[in-house]
Amino acid sequence: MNSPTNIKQLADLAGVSAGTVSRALSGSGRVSPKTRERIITLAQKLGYQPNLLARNMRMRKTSTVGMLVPLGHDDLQHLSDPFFNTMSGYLADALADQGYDLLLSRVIPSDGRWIENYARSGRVDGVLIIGQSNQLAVIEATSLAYHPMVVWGGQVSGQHHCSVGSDNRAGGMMAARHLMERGCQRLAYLGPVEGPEFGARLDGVRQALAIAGRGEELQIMPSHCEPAAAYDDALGLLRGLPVMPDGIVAASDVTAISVIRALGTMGLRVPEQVKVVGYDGLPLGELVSPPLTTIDQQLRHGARVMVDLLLKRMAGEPTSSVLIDPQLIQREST
Amino acid sequence: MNSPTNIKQLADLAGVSAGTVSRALSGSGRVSPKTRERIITLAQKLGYQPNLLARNMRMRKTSTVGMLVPLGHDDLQHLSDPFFNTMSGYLADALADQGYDLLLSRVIPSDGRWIENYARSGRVDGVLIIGQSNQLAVIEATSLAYHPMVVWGGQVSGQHHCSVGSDNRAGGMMAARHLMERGCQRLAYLGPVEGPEFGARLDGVRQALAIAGRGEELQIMPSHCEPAAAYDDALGLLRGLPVMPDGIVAASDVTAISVIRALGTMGLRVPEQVKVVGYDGLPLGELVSPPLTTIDQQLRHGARVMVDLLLKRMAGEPTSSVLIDPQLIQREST
DNA sequence: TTGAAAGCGCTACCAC
DNA sequence: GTGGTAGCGCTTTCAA
Repeated sequence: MNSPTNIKQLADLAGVSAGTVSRALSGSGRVSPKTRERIITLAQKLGYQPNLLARNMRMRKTSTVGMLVPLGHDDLQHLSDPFFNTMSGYLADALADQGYDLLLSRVIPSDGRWIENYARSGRVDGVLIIGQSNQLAVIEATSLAYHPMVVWGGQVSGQHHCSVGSDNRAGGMMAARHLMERGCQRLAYLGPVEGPEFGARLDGVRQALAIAGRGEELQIMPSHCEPAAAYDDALGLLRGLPVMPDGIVAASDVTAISVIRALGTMGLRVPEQVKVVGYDGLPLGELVSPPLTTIDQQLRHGARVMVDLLLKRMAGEPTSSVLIDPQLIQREST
Repeated sequence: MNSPTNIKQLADLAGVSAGTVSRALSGSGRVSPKTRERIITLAQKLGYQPNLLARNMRMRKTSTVGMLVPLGHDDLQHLSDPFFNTMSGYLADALADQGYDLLLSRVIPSDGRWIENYARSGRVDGVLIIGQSNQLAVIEATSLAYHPMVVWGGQVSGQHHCSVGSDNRAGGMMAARHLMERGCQRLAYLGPVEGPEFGARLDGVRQALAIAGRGEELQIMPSHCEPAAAYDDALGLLRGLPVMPDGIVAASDVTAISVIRALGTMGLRVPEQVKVVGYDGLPLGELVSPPLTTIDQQLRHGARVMVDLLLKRMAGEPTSSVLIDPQLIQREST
């Protein structure tokens, strides 16, 4: 009993035309209840599965959204990074609730049209970009002509593209202020110092210190964001410091975890001797010991917002960018 | 300057036929070098992007693989679980290296045909199933008629479907043996006790103890595997124990982390008072403090194996299931 | 209410 | 080496 592979076969078996089967199965269009019933039953019995590619092509709609991660200069293993994983999980959940699938593609930023080429390939109804990396110019240019696109990342003034992200400057300030409130005297920042997101976090830290009249005292340890090398990086940076800080703002949760490990290696206890605050609010921050104090970007919520905005844009509605209020989650690393 | 939306438009602009453009762009078929060059240049200049849906439909090949997670009875948020995240990241990486994209779908196991319906929708060239959950019967039945499918999970004797997974029994034995070697006197197991994977791990633990002539002494704490409730679960289970173990085999890394936290809450130090070994070898196990001793399933390698096997099966070649040797990674929790 | 036919954009076959 | 044409499986007119 082989299943019919196309609608015509099923139609022949049912003694009707292909069009009638299509109308019966899709529920749209007028079909007599009797034939409809008969066709549906037959389809079920024979295990007929419509070819979705053909349907998608004809209807110009795929119920699929692509997620793209611009990888900038680093090498290409980032899809296993905890941040992207967490994000893709939340996005997949949020999309699934709306009847959409998530297509994970690794596209290498080549020319200035890589996003648009991908988006216009017909395989996806819209595109979610996670992180601007060094592709801000391409993203901005693309957004002028291609609308069903939402970007996770920082907001730059006057931008045309629709973005969702936390207020990185405010988050940086919260982190620094929290450490000062906890009595830290010598603050440090460890992480990337450039880019729309990390740069703003660092600015926030600086600003909080400046407001407190302690603008001079921040030690900055610039690092790349490669998870594999993060621990070694942190250890090297901390050892190279002239004076050991007692409060560290890490640029991300993954970084914070590496920092805590490096401090442990150096024989320093967290939070007693050094306090560390992370950034992101990844679930794994709750699992580690000590559980991580962090600036929560509310990624689960953020993912839902991204999906909502994207669906609106796919429907042709206008949207504004959304700035998510970061929230301090105090746990035991501070 | 609007990009041509189909091959015919581009062909008209180039003064050739659609077929010629197709041959020129795809590189297959004979085209004079001169016209080929001209067409490629023009396409690039105009930003022509072929419609991949149409191509896929015509060629009956999508260069996309679907990843399905049977969700069994639990609710539907599992795509954000660290294990699935890690796995999907590795799979996406391995697939990308072979020119494939990963389609993440949340399909709810309804009837016995949910896998086959998905697979035969034309959207994917093959299917990867992560975890058998309670869908072993459906998987096994599907594998009889649908071949491009590879499953991550335990191996059951006489199975027809192609699976990749670690030797869970051996892994369980390794964990127990390691704890005994480290001098533990009172062993316990915490985690799910049923299912093709967890059940085998527990069996392995039992067997190692039996071989050592200490078959009686294992305390078993059956728990579900919901990450959200894992910590509370662990705390409750540990508090309910008549006698505190000094060595715990956790069913997964996520569970192990919760166990360590719960022990901390109870004022017990790891590894001095209680040693804990996890299972999975997730990267996050290295990040936590203390870094986790674990039975490494070598997921990155496993993902590559799954992809290799799937590609073979997609090409019609026969494959055998693969049992991955688990490896003990000793870190600082034991 | 139903059937026939056109067409989505592409590739492959067969002529020339 | 190139053009015309058929056809992938579906939905959606337009007639009957």
